[in-house]
Amino acid sequence: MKLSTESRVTLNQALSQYGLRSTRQREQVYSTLLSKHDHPTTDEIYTRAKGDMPTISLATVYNCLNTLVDCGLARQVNFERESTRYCLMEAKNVHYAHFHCKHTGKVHDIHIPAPVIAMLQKIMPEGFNAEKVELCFRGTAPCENESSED
Amino acid sequence: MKLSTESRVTLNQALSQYGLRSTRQREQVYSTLLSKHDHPTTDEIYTRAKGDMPTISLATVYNCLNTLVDCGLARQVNFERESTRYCLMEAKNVHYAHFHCKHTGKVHDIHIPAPVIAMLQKIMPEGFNAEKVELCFRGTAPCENESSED
DNA sequence: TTGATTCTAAGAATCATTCCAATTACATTA
DNA sequence: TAATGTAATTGGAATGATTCTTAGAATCAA
Repeated sequence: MKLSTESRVTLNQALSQYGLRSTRQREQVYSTLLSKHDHPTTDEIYTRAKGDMPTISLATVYNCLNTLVDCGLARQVNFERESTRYCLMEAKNVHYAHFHCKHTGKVHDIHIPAPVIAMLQKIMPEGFNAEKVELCFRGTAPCENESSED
Repeated sequence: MKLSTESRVTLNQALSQYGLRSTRQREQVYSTLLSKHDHPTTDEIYTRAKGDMPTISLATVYNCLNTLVDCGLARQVNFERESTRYCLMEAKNVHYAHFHCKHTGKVHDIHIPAPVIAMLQKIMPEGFNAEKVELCFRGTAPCENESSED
């Protein structure tokens, strides 16, 4: 799949904003992402990209995806992969979001008021039946003085 | 740490609902989770649990945690660990939640209306500065006929 | 107590991802 | 255009979290 001139310009601009070069491989991965608007895994992207560029390596696909995320053209459907964390199940009708502090790595509970929950339930289109909801934020938490959770 | 009688009853009831037994190891892991309300990783739980029960194995901690999640006493802070998926970054001020269908494994985009985003921003306590938000649902999507995304 | 079943322990296996060292490609200056 | 320095790519090894496997231990029902 060839990248349109327009998309190439978008890619070039985004990359050069961060002092990065546009390369054949980065164009390929970006083009792969553009060509089908689904939510492929790295391995799927690798397989698709190899159709056009048989020599591309998996490590490069990982690198290119990270680069695209860094320069704001793509995003990860799940936040970074790290060890799964556990907590006790909250009481019925009580909901917490989780806030991951990027500085400390700690996880904080954020209470979600009932009206927000109600609103979230309403955004689901017909036919979608959600059994679990996960809301999480990533950013900076208040400076560490008190003993907060991890 | 000893499990209170009350907590032991809670555990027993939850387990027996699913035809599962209460064992020393399951009590230990549950007790570990109860003793400190943070968001420990499996490995942290393993380390803490070993303080009381030096012979418990990591595999058992994994098993017990899965069991506790299955019977509704605990939950994972992040949904199941699987390959990271990628998509193109949406336009500014346009937000999508992701819906994971537990039958097909496919991921669907759910548009989040602006008022909901505004509401979500307001639930953050003073001092928390969220840079990214991830909202995801898990459940069943409408039956597969049309070509939906993955 | 017996027999059947469930659970645990320990280590091997798996899988996604990152790291590393050796090329290769690129942009710039001479 | 050639030389040079930097950035990017490769391919394989390494890592880390999690699951699998198998044998043995514990528990339950009769």
